[in-house]
Amino acid sequence: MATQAERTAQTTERLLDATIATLIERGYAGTSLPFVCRRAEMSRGAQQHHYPTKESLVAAAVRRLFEQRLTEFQGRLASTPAGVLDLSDAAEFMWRVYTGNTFYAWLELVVASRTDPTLREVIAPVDALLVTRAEKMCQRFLLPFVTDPNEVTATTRLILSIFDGLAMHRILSRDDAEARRALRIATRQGLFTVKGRDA
Amino acid sequence: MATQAERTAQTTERLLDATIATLIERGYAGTSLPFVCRRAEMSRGAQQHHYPTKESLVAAAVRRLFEQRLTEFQGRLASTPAGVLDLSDAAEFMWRVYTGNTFYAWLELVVASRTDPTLREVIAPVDALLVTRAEKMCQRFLLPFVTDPNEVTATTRLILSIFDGLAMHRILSRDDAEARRALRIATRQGLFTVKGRDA
DNA sequence: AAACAAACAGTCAAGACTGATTGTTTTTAT
DNA sequence: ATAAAAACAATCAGTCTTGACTGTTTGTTT
Repeated sequence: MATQAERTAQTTERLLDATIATLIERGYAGTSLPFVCRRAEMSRGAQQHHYPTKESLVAAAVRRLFEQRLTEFQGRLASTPAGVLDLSDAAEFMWRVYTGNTFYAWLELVVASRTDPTLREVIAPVDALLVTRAEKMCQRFLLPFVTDPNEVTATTRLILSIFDGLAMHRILSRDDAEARRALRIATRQGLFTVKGRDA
Repeated sequence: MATQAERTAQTTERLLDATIATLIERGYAGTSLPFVCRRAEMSRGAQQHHYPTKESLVAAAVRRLFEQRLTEFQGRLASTPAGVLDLSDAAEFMWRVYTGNTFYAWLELVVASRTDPTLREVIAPVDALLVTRAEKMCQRFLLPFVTDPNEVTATTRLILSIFDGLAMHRILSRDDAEARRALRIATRQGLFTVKGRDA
């Protein structure tokens, strides 16, 4: 019926989605191959065929997750003209992205990569790419008047760190109102703007 | 020779230190009981006697780690008179704390607790206590003129999130200079101060 | 010093995971 | 139509972990 290319695409997609879902639900350590295969309703052999080792499966999942996160980040900002951006609105949008699940899947990978060199080699360059894209967005919307590249990079890192940190805290304290208050303080203090512009 | 209380104290200390060291070196998933025992140069039986289950060992390690982190946080600020605090100095101190190992041990526990309810029950209250202490310090040094408790809480969370986030990024990109630039931007933007005070 | 309790040592059984192997079905190319 | 290749299925061997169990040493109490 289906061509082989289609079958492959469908199977690998199911497999990668199951991997990411498991990452979210059970964490990196809990993401075992038998469990992922059960979730994807697929035999171990099928998985073995497409991804011979766990490492190769995870590597592919990292790339897929990267695309998902990037899409989420760009979801709202892509259609916004450069320079015209309501700040608290943007913060609200970003917060919604960060309270989604892809952040936690990414977090699992990053934290696991700290003590797993091979995973680190896979995720580090992809993360760097994600940060670069974030920088470009920041440059376009938040920091159009800043010319020093170092400044842009550092400010982007600060902004990402705030969201990462707040989302991390959300693991233990699910108080969204407080996180929003923290974000309001950050925007009010003009953190997301530099020299000559304000919220 | 040694009294039993001393023996117990020494053994549990060795065990908990080995647990924390393993947490740092191999992550939560890699912290197996045989490995911890080898590291502590101790038999499985000894560990079994003092901490019958893995959960009980980890719970004790959490409490010990809490004390270590709290000590680090207070290390410099305790001797500083309230109100007189050089801001970039304080940020530098905090950054040194966060680039230490206890943060990463804590990170492992927090991230693992996301998908491990029993661990979460152990670490959530301890983390809440840590945040409360941080709030008190912030109130004393950074926000003495702020009266709204919500404001203090939210600002503290923002500050902690920045350090948490920056330290997390450090896992993949070890560029300390950039992190320091980000911190400088945060302080320069008056993020760590509220109304009426500046850096 | 004798009896008791705590601390410590070593081993085992059940279960889980990864990578490998062998066999079966489905698609493709000649 | 048929051989080759890709996709899929099922099972196995080896290693690891946790909790449990039995025995030994060390400290305490009376």
